[in-house]
Amino acid sequence: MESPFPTRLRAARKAAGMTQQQLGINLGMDPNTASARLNQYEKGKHAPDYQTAKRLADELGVPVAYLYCDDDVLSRIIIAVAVMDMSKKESLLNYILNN
Amino acid sequence: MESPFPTRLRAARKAAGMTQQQLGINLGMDPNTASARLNQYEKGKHAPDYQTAKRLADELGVPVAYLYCDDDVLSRIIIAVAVMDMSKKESLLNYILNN
DNA sequence: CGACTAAGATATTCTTAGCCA
DNA sequence: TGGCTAAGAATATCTTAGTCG
Repeated sequence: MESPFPTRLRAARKAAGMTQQQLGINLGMDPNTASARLNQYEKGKHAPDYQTAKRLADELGVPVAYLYCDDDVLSRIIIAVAVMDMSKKESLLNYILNN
Repeated sequence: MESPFPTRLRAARKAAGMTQQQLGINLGMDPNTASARLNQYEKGKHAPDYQTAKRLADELGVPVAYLYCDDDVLSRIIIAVAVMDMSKKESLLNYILNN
């Protein structure tokens, strides 16, 4: 029942090659508070509201649902689907439903 | 940037055929507060913490990531994947990565 | 009955001000 | 530099006590 958010956030930030502070600043956070806030999110001390989670996801290039995903296989599927355009996603959905 | 949580929660609750209060009680909430809390979540007045979201998802039979998903096609893929067993999920992931 | 809401009580996050490797 | 943290300030949710259709 532990939140997957801290781990997913860290994985996505590392993949994007940013520091905690840099990521926060890119979201428009005060440079003086960005470091503390991001660290609190990644260490699981605090959880951001949805709007902040969405902006984090956008900045990191992952779907916001990925950050909350507690299933590792599903999380990889979400990442793989993220790079598809709309019609490819719809084709995949039809493939799943018909097999 | 509006949270998808209220809409996804309502869709899943309706699909499960429960009232707001009933769902809250099933999670172990005080029957006196279950109605107000669930209504606040569905109307978007307040957002629950992750632990509560996870218990809601489990009770409703959807992946917790579904409740936070802002992409309609992806949300349907998440629901379709949810009914698969582990090996079928892994097969699907391989299919996606190799096509 | 089921959905919904205001407002105060309560619990959370955010900011400040740092330390540690 | 980058990661991290305690504690008070600020802001959020939860509970109470209802209304409305």
